[in-house]
Amino acid sequence: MNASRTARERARAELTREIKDEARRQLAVDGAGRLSLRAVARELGLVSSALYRYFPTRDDLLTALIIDAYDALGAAAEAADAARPRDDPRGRWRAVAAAVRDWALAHPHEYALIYGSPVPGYQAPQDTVAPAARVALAIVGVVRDAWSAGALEARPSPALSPVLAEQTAKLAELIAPDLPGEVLTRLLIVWTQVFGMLSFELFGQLVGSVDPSDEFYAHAVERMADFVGLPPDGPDSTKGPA
Amino acid sequence: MNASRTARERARAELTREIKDEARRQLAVDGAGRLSLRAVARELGLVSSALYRYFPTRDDLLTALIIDAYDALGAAAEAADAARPRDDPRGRWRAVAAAVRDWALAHPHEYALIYGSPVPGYQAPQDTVAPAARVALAIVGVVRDAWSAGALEARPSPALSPVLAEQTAKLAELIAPDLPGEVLTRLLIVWTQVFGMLSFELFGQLVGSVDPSDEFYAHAVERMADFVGLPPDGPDSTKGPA
DNA sequence: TCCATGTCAAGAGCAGTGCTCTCGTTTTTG
DNA sequence: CAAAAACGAGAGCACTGCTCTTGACATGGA
Repeated sequence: MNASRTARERARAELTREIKDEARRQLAVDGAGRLSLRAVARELGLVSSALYRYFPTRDDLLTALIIDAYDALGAAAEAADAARPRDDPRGRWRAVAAAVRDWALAHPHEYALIYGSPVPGYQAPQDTVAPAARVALAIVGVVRDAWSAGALEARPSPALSPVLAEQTAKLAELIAPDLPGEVLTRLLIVWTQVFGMLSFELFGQLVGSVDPSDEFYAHAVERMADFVGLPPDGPDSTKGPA
Repeated sequence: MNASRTARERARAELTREIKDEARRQLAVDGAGRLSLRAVARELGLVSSALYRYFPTRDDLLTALIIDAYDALGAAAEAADAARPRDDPRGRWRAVAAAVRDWALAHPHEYALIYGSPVPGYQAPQDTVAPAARVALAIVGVVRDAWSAGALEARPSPALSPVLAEQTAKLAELIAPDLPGEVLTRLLIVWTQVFGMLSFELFGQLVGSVDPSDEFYAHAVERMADFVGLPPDGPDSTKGPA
């Protein structure tokens, strides 16, 4: 059914894709704030007003790019995860963390688009939440499998406050019914940690301290694995960095 | 010597301040991307070109706002720290962390200005690094004092890689000659963690999980204190949240 | 086959932006 | 007191997102 669309529909789909591609190209050069509909149209040999048939507003184009970015990052994380044996939690976690950073470094402006300050006057529509959750779910999946396999080491920590316990319980219901709130809380900490480091690195906050930050990131990733209780490498598993 | 300046100099200083104030006001409403020189001028009863005598470019105005924001945040952190007894490391850490979050929540757009994605086409000049370091130094100070007092609990962790060891050694030279690289690395992790959480909260990434995130933040702050080895509360010290 | 319908790109135009340059006026300085 | 420097006003340039209208074209039903 994809091939048998009317000529107009095919043309429309193709132009939509071309617009996004060109916009992404400009995004990579100038950043989101400088994305100009007119420039995109110019580059495509169109007149600016023509673009409005495809994206009714600049924000709609941005939204499309945001969704694509979330999807690309999520796909990268999932692929890295899937490439590792299911019963190697730390290896999977390491792979996902590395994939996320690699993607971020390769697409800094797209990263900034989704994890940086919200674009001025732009309100993220509901359509973005599902793709946004993909990366997070990949991370959760690793810990979830470890938990199910009984491979997650216990980490002593004080009880959660009632509010936090309820929040995490509600969250667990949605994404990981088997995980206890304590583990989920640690997971949230680790999750924010990863993107905290990446944002600092990409936004230049680390310049003058640990820059380049490959090793710092790798080190922190291991400490985070410890923190959530992922078992250390087995003696036979391929170790991480030298 | 401040009072005896020429009338022109006083007028200039005052107008410069007024421009920044008005810009900050607009920032709080619309965000950095929408900051308009013309609008600021309009509000001040000036013609737009007149502003260029005070800030040669829009980016220069932004830079001034950025420096002010860093300074305000740094001052808030320092004040919170100073209000606690020097020999209560965890209390100080808790106070600093809370002050940072309070400031961020009270000035979300200014926070986004300094910790969000860099403004399009904007390159942070060198003048910003000193004010930017203030918050970080406040955090470091807490741990440093604890270390000097022998109050920092040891945390077992694998040796740092050579590169990371060298990076942290160099960093220690600058800001905390007494701290070992292992501690400084943990500090860096904690530092990025704090702002990772705040960015996620402010940029709407936490919506649907732990939002509002007061309790999550407070909980994480304690876990981070544990992580760097800050001693737990004494029996007599005023405990944190209920 | 023909024709009404809906879709399309183009073009002009509006209000807004950052920024530059010039021109009188005012203040400071030598 | 005169030369010099600093100032605000105004016009203007190139750009932006966006709207509205116009004429050409493909599509599907009679």
